[in-house]
Amino acid sequence: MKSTKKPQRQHLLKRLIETNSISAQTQLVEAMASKGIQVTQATVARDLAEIGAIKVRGQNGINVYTVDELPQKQTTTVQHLKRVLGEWTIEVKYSANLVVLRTPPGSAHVVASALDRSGIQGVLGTVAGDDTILIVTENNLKRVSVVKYLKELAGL
Amino acid sequence: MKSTKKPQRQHLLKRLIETNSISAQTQLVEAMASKGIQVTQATVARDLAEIGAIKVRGQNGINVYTVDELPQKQTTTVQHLKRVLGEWTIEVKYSANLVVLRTPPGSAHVVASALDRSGIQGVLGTVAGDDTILIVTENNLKRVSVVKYLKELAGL
DNA sequence: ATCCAACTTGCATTATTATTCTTTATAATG
DNA sequence: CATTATAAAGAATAATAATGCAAGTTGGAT
Repeated sequence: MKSTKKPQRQHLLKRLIETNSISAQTQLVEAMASKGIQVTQATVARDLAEIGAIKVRGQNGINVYTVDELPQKQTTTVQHLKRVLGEWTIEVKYSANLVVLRTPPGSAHVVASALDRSGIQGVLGTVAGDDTILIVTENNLKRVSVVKYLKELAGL
Repeated sequence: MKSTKKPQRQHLLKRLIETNSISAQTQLVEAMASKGIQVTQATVARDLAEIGAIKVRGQNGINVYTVDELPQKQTTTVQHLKRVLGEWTIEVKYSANLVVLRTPPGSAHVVASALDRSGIQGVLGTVAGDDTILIVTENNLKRVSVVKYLKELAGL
């Protein structure tokens, strides 16, 4: 069954989870059936993945689906990077296109991981020792902005 | 058994999901074991719930845990409300402490649901008909701000 | 000290979600 | 058309997560 139906179905799905508090895929199967669209849980699972829906924790302990097309991953990694840098950055120095970031002993890998995961523009890669991280930037110009960005996030 | 360990365990849990890409609770059980903290999947599940961790969809299709204490619910409902109002509000009128919002036939309940879920300050409650929503505000003063807010969101 | 109530946690089980495998339908191509 | 390729979706199943229950623990209050 090639579909003219799929887009409409996913649209309804979105509407359903936006306007109701849905906490299981079987609920969606039923809700959609009542709207005249009959599908199986398997299809709902795939649709939810495609529209990027996730389950969030409700205050009352029940979890509900939401669509939230926020650049979530992005936002959160930056938040995280800020926390990490703020907590563990001792100093930021540089030379040419290299940036050297110092941390407390043993913490370099944690910070480097956060840096890698945040994908900073202009950064080619990082190498972490025990208390030092070497950050390789594309060129001197990029290095300037990278250093500025790092210091800002670190609160230096 | 041991209760002095719980806070530390949850802290480690947080760190683990922040610095790695974890996609299943069993992974966490193993990771924690390698850090010297031995727990079962059941405990991890409960801890994740307590710290509010959720699973988000990675671009590559794999889902990873994240802690993100975003005012997510808040943000999204306002976003959603804006979308809904923008799409279905025909006009906003009022009288004393009552606001009357008109929508296309059959859409009133959708809009009312969005309104209810966004919990607007000063609104006591709503009643939805087929194409009309009656919004009861606390008093005339509140009504003024509610009307302004609604029109703004609706783009009127 | 003894008891009680509120917590924690593991185990076992259930509930929920993701995926594999297969079938069918639609489109594309010669 | 016939044929092949591709996308979709269901059924069954595997994988993952949540939970009921019972067994400790702890920190008071009596």
